[in-house]
Amino acid sequence: MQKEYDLQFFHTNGYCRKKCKACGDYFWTLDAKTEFCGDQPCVRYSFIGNSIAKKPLTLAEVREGFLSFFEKHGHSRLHYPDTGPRCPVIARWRSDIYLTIASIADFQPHVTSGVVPPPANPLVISQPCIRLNDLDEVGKSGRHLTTFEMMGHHAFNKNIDEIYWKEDTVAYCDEFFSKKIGIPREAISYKEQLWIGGGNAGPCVEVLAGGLEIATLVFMNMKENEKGATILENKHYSPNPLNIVDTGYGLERIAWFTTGTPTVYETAIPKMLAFLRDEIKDPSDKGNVYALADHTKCLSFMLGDGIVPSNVKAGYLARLMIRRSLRFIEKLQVNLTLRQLVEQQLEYLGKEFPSLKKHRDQIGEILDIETKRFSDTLSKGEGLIKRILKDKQTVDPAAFIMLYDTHGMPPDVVQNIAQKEKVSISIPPNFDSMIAELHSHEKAEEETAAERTDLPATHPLYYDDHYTKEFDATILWKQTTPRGTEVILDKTAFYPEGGGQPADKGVLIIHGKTIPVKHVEKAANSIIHVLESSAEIGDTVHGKLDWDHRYTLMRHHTGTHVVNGALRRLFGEHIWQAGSQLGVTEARFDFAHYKPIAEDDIPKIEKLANEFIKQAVPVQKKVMQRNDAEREHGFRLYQGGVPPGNLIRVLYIPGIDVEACGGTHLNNTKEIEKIRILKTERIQDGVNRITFAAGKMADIYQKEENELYHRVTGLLSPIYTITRHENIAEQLRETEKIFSVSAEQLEKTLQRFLQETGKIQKTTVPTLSDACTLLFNEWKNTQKQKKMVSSDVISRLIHDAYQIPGTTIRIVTGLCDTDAISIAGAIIKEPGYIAHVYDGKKLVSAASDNIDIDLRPLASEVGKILGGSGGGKPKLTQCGGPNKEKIKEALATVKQLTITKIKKQ
RNA sequence: GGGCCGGUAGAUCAGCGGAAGAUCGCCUGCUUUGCAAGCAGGAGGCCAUGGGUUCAAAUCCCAUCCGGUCCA
Repeated sequence: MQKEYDLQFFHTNGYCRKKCKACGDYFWTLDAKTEFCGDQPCVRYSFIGNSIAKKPLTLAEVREGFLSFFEKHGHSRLHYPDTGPRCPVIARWRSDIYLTIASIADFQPHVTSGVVPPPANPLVISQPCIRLNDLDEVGKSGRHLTTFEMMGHHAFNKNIDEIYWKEDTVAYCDEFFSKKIGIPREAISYKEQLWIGGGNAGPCVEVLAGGLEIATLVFMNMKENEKGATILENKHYSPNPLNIVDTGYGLERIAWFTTGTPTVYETAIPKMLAFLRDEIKDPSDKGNVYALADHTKCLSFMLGDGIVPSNVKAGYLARLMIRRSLRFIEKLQVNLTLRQLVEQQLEYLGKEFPSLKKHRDQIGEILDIETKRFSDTLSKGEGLIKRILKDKQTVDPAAFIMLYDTHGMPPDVVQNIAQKEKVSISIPPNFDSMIAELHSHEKAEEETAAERTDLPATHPLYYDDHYTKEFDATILWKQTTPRGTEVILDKTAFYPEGGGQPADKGVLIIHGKTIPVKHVEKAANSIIHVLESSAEIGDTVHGKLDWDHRYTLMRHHTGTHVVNGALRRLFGEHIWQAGSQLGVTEARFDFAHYKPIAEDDIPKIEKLANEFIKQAVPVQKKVMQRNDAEREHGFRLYQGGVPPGNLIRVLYIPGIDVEACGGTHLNNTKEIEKIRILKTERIQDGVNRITFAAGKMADIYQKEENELYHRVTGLLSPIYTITRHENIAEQLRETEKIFSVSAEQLEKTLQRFLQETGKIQKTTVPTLSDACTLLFNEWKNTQKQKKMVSSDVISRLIHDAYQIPGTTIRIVTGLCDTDAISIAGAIIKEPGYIAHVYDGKKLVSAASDNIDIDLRPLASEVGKILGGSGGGKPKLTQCGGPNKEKIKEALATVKQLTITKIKKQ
């Protein structure tokens, strides 16, 4: 390995290679006397309060200094539509990580693997990154930040020095630090290291000054490969197709080195710290102030780049940061809301990151919602803890786990609340491992079957022209499976199932015989058709799509993009596809949004979507180079997922939506005809689903809705005359809400309510929901009356009572038509009664308080007569059964049994 | 995506197979006119929805809907 670092640069400039006395690693230095590598913990920080840099620099000065320095040396800056010279902090272009953690992350995996050419070569960038690995150290250590900028100049070499490699990289570094930043050469040492990460590896040089690692120069030339000859940390590596110069210059650290402030925070977030200092009662609690200033910056980037808080994925990380921030606010007793703090932070960041500020309103609303939500969670938890304490006088480890895992109460919060209740409890020392244990039993992901690569390729005609309805082709391959005969054609217009779009239907005509196509699916570059009957290799076929089926799907698919566009226009740029499923009758679109869709938003969305349809916007379908597509349209392209390869299909509906999409689409939005929203629901925290129908399917739904409305109003017509028949969809929705049922159950429920409600006066009302509100109230009255004890019945029953000779006990037996428990209950309020009352459903037996009797044996006995059983409490039993006609016999028996029992006593 | 928890009075919750309860709030009296006052009385429940088990379900089982929360 030694030769990897044996650079001409070091020799010509008089560096010597030394071995660190502390860690044993090798490093290059101009200082002949030094014995240590210059890294922590081998040496201490020497620049704090004592910087040897030429002059203190701000973040902006260092950033622009870096970018312009490398621009002068032939590097290009990048530009994206939304975020300008950087990528978002949420890694939209890849699915293996949520947050952008390094500047090279911008180019993984497509560019680093050689599939996609670099957007520029060489290039320079200052990429805001978020790392939450050392969250607990932020504020405390003095050097950890959640949000930082990694500046990098990158060169992607197909041959070892096509652009440049190690010598130039180190020379650039030397020149940048010594000339541009003004750090004396003698103060900088270069440490030999090996870099491994994210499936790649290579030699690297750490650039150290004053005990601080100010840059890392990585020469990425290996990739993980089972068959590779190089073994590093028990993994095999082989040469990477590219030799990549991957440098990381820590913007905040470099600036810090020049300022020499006590911690990195004074340099990285100076304005926010000054602002907070004025708002805080006790500014001596520095660690928490640092952390709060850091976290609000992190949130500005997270939310400003469009992350929606949620319980999943990146949204979860955003919520984590929000809740941590809220707790710092509470600890520090800041009199401002998190919204106000982040808005302040946005002010400071706005000049250098204008895109963040554009989302100010949504960010504010998100933070208000999340603040409210967290305080709700906490106050709920507080009640829970108080109850636990009342019950057990302590919080045991199991309760700690339950409070955190199920109710989101962190252990120190639990402890604080207990403290307020004057109970001192200790957090279980193994709390974290207990939580980890709890989640260690999760299922491993199922492995997907390996794709076959030995099949002949199919040319997809549906991409040549999305409107191809018929075609001629030849069978290249076949196999027979339980599903049917599977064939692969040389070309096809049948769209295979994928990307939320179902497979096409239709027929293949072979030698005059029409064979239905049951299913179509993709396998690598081949398209497999599953046929109902057999066919032979070499047969020529004439394919015919079920065009009605396909055209409906196209309407729904293009419609989905239009709905997406409408949502974004109405709610903001954070609207992001979270899933989509097309059907023949309807389509579903899931999207990230921080609150549920309000009832009165539905007509707005529908109206705007239909507006887009009326505008007759042409739909552009283009195959583009990935870099061109990203440069032109930004990362919004990847809403439906990130397609592989350099060439991607871009579906662009100007002014409405743009996405990388492999589906089949209409040529113009007007072909959708109309969109009708059927339903909105919240499928997950932070994710909403909208279900809609397009074209004639929308008409069918409208017709069904009308029919349902008329059936429902018909049911009510004997009682309620409805005068205004407008907003039918809305009226039905409201009605569903009144009875808390879904549309399918509406009729059945209404019938039940009508039947259970007593006589109602004929009334004329404006709308269906008015009628249902009235009906519901009438129903409630009836229910109440049923419960009310009829004094007539009771006096009649008491009048017929039978007094057991020789006692003061009177037995009441009889029938009633309201709730027997209430009747019996009323009778036994007076002392000396035993009542047996049947209300058509159950036979209730009850005895007055002053009578000593256990009625339960009687209940089970008598229940048997009715074909069932019975039981209850000693002085209140119920029994019953299917043989209702035997009630007279049962009453007679129970009377006799009671008499016998009393006499025995 | 996976796990856990919950849906009962306006609010917070108890009940977890045998008459739907507490506390706060609300209303009406009285007592006091001392700051979260006292006493007496009262109103207010499709016990989320649908199905099943049972003589009997708020309670047990299944599904659906809604909410909370943890993890990756």
